[in-house]
Amino acid sequence: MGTTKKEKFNARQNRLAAIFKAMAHPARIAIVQQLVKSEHCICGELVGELGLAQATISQHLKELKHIGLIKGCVEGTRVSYCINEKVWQQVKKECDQFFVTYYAKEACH
Amino acid sequence: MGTTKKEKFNARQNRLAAIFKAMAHPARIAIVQQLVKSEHCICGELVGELGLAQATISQHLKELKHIGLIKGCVEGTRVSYCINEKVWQQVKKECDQFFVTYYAKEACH
DNA sequence: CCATTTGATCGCAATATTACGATACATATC
DNA sequence: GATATGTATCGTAATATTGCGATCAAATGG
Repeated sequence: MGTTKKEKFNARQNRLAAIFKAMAHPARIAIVQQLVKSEHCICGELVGELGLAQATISQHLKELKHIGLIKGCVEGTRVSYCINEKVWQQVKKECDQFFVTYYAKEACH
Repeated sequence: MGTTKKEKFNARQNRLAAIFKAMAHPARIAIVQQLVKSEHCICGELVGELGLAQATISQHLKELKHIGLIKGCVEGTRVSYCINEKVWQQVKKECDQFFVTYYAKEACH
């Protein structure tokens, strides 16, 4: 009990849920928006920008990295984060495809 | 501690996060897909379709209803669920707007 | 080599989510 | 009104998430 029963659903459903889950936090939305705006971003800048502890930001970055939406490259003592364009396009497409499936039908009134 | 610090983010970020959160579970994805496919759907049908307990399905339906993406109308002893078209279009739009903000930039290599 | 800078990770407390049996509730039907 | 049907809600156990201080690790600069 307590665990999501992923085995009851297909790969596409689980993947889509994982994508949405990665974005299901305002801090992670904010991080992504920042990266979209500024191309590169250092973890420390995000800490200043968002006003959360460094450990917290680092954890959120990890989750976004986990689904591949962002990537980070070490530059000296710093790590520069940016959007992973390829995955971004994929994710965008998967979202689009999900939302496009519905076109107005007879609703329950 | 343990609670999302919503007050650090703006309304748009929190709203988008809430939308994604509502979809951040494969069962809820599956429910929405079912409603898209079949227009109307009874809770009991979803229970049979997804293979989760009735109480669990009912809870997932509640979360989807909470952000307005679906609605249910009582029909006798049953409740018929369907997509809320208006909110669906809104949500689709908000997602689109989010994903469209990014167009390829110089990434960190 | 030592101190500094920067970020990742650990460990923990608080809270939230997931799942489900049991039960309450609402509407039919007899 | 009693019974059946279908759904919501309650209570609870298991697990996951959020946030952060403390610490670890890697690279830089002296």
